[in-house]
Amino acid sequence: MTQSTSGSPPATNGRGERGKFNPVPASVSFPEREEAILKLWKEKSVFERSMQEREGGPEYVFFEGPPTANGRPGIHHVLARAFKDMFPRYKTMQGYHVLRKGGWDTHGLPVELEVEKQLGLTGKEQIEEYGVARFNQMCKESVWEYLSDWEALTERMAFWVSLDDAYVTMNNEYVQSLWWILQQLWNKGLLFEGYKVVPYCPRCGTPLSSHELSLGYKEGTVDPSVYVKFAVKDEENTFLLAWTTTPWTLPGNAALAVGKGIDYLKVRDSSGSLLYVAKELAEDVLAPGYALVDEMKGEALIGKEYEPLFRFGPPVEERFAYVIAADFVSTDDGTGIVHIAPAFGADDLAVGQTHNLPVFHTVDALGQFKEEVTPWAGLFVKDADPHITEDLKARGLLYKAGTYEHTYPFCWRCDTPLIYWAKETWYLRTSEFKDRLVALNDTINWVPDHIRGGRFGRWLENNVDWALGRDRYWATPIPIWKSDAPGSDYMECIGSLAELSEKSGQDLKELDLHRPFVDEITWPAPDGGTMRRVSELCDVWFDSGSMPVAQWHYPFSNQKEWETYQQADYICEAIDQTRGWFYTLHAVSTLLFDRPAFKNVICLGHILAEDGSKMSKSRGNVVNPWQVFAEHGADATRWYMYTAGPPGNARRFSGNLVAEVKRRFLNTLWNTYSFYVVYANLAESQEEKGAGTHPAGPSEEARLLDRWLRSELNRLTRDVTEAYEAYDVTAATRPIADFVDELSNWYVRLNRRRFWDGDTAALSTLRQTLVTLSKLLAPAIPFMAEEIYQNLVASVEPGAPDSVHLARWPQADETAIDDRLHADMALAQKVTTLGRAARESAALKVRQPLQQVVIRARTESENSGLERLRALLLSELNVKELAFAGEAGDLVDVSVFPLPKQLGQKYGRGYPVIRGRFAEMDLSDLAAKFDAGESVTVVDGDEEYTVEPEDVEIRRTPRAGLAVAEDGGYLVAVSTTLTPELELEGQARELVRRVQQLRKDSELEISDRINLTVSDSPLMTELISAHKNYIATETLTLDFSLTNEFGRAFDGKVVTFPMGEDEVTVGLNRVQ
RNA sequence: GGGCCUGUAGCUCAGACGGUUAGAGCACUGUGCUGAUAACGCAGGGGUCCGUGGUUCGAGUCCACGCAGGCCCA
Repeated sequence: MTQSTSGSPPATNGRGERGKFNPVPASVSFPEREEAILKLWKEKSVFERSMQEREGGPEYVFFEGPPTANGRPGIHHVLARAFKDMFPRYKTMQGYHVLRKGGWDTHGLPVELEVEKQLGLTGKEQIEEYGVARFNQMCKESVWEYLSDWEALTERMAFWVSLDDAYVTMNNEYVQSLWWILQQLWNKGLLFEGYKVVPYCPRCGTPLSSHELSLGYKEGTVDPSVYVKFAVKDEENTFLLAWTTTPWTLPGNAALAVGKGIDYLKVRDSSGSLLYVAKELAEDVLAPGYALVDEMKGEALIGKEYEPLFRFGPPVEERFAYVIAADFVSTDDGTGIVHIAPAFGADDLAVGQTHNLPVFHTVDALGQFKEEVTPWAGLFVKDADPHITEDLKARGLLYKAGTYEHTYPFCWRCDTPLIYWAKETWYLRTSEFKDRLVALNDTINWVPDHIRGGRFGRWLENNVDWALGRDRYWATPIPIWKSDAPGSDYMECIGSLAELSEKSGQDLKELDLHRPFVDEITWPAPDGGTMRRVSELCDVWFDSGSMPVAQWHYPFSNQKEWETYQQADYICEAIDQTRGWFYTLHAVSTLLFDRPAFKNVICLGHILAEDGSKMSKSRGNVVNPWQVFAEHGADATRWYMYTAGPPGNARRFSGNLVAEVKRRFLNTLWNTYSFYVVYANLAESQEEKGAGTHPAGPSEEARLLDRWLRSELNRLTRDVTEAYEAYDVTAATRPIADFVDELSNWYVRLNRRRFWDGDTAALSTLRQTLVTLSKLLAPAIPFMAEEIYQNLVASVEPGAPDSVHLARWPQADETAIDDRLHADMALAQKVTTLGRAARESAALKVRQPLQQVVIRARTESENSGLERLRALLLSELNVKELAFAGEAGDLVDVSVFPLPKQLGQKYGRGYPVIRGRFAEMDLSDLAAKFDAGESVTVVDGDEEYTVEPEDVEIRRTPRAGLAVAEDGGYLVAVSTTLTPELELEGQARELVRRVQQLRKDSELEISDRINLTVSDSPLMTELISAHKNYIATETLTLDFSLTNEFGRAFDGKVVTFPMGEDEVTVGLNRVQ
């Protein structure tokens, strides 16, 4: 790194200014600057080069979780994209090659719904009528509805991703890769047909999506409520009592479920029957007059067999009609004994699968009982309810019947009550891989950590087979062809277009791999039938979960790319993707390749409105990202996202919150940068004029400050780098804000004089700091980082990379990190704070010099640390002498504080005893003993506690003539006695401040020289004769005069103010 | 109903290992400093660390049970 202000080549910025660096206005519109940077990046193809220039370097693999472009991008997308963008930038700066391939999710129900709305269609029948080919064509176009919004937003916020090169899930290449994957899974025997319980409209003949389901709930729906007696085998006249609101599901009964830990009663009712029922519900359910016979836990009921209510259809092999345990059994309603019909409830089916219960599928696709249900065959199930109840009653199996009011779903289209109904569909047998899914997950670095074993881990442990099939139109067709010969179950799974061409004997290179075209392809089956594709499409989550393979059209092309990019180092999405993309990526990768698809993942919390409520269109509290960018800029928005809280937490968002980080952080950084440029340019022009006033070199004090800043900068570099390596975004950003605050309000403030003097060491230290900061900030706030880098590096260093984003990440110099200096300076800041507070308590302005400050630190070593910062403390506190409490003799009171940590650990319950005993002792004697290195023993009954000097803290409190402030064991006192000399010096400072203000108000340039005229009085005469030099230097005064005639000669550059008893007037003239 | 997360000042958030008086920023009030900074310093008001039990000499921190909010699932 070169020196900034001297010895380096002349300015090459070509911007025509006299100064070396492009002048930087103190106030700035960040959005405007950002637009300019965007232009620069485009002109210099910086994004493309950030990939090209790293080719051949180690690979860092990023996967883009594809958004869908048929909705407008919102602020939550900005959140995700900000976090996605950060690590590729960081790794690029570290020399990695990071390919940033974009992606678009283009299939699925939301697209279809949008098109249905456009076309005014409601439901599948109308879509079929309209024509699937035309419908899907519309879908294909609708997918890009908001593409330009997405592109613009992506660019504006500086999310660097190649959209030209993006994978698109609906493209033939992509679909073909999916087919290949499905065939792999088929060959492993992992695709199978099974039941899935879905909300189903029997009139429309179609399952409803969860979205459609939510449209049709009705409160106050009245359904039957029947309590049914299931006769227990081998226990005479004994029944299990179960409750249902859907009597039509009773012919499908396969088991009864109880809760293991729930208490049950066996009672004898008035008719003499014995009944099992949950204890908690017995009173609600049973008619009065029953007698308790026995009491037991649910566990005791497990395995009991009962007589099935009905026997329809052919006999089955599986065991059924017995009591099982299920977690979902509750005592909120019913009887605590739950009727299980695997064909008609999702829970029922799941629990049925774990117990291998048969599925009695008694209802057809029209919602009517099948033929084998002889008494009610062909009857719509809801209409059959009363008949079934009647039948049970006749057979003495009905305990009681009534009605029940609850919220129940209806078809949003035709208002038919929905039934939950098992439908045959294609499954992926993921549950067989449960152990691998869990084991591989354990190797993934999750941020936040708890997701691994928590939400995601639990989800994997409870893995059920993935229901892959969908009965829709716009998605990847499942490539399974089935023979239509009666009774045939001959099937083939097709893995490529070539294979399909071969089977069908047609050249299908141009075939659109969607419905209806794929469905038109048939060929003769070996068993005499015709091979026809099964009707279903693939869950769109399978699309995105397959992107590691399909984005490369593997295995049909890009073998090499696939090998390089098959596993991601990093992905990032919001928390809702645990069951979405995170899962599907993991599942596909585990089943196909037995390895995780990603190594590191940041799982983001959601965005909430400013008041913590949900952000939603209906509440009208949605924040438009464009507006925030226009007002505050993308950097400010990004910085807020990174620093607002841990990434996994939900975060509140509003323009106001962004405005605050802009003001606090970005403005401070900008002003420091602007300050540097002003003074660097000033020093440069002074030098050119030969008017340089460079002092001999920085003082020792100044050197210490420079060393301190370098130490802090290297510490920051180390910490930030470590944080990035750990994917800890808050730790990679928040410390930078703290550092910038220290830089601006400590280093720069303390060194203002040096900058004014053109001190090369100070300018160089500040420049190096800003340059390093620009690099440390580049992944987070790419615009401002670039701005600073362009001006301070690119424009003046001929060989430097063209952009901060092409530059190398800074290396921390461990040898420059000085922990002792770090601690000493922190202590000096603490002492300064306390000193000011002490002044405040005695109403002594900082401008008034004081004679002495007395400091009590905790240790000797702290004292010596402060000692070497003596000059700094003297000037910060504006005092003449520095003393430490030990030296201050009888100015102090002494107290001894027993330290709880040490003594508590040593003596436990003895600590409060010691504390109490000390309070009763003479503290100055005690302190003297400890000071002499002796230990003190406290006796309490049989116990003896020895207290060593290191177990206590000795506090000395100054008194008399001192103003004091104390905090955390530190105490600072200032003398409050003013001598005439001190007072006069204070007045000199007051005069200087007034003159400076007058200079400012008179709009003088910083370097203008003046002649100063002061009202004539004994005080002023004395003041000027005593402090002439000081006043002249501070205010750039060449000549002083005294008068009481302030006519118009000063052109308004006059001010009058009180000073002590006097009134003082000053006027100034600029020297031409 | 289940799982996971969150709960600290009016707001946004820090608070390794349990340990001295629970902190910062914003906002408010007062005041000081200032020729980079609509900035900064100091002081003040403002706290049931969500609640209740427990462990411990000592709990914001550990444990249990609740409550409230968020998300996912049913």
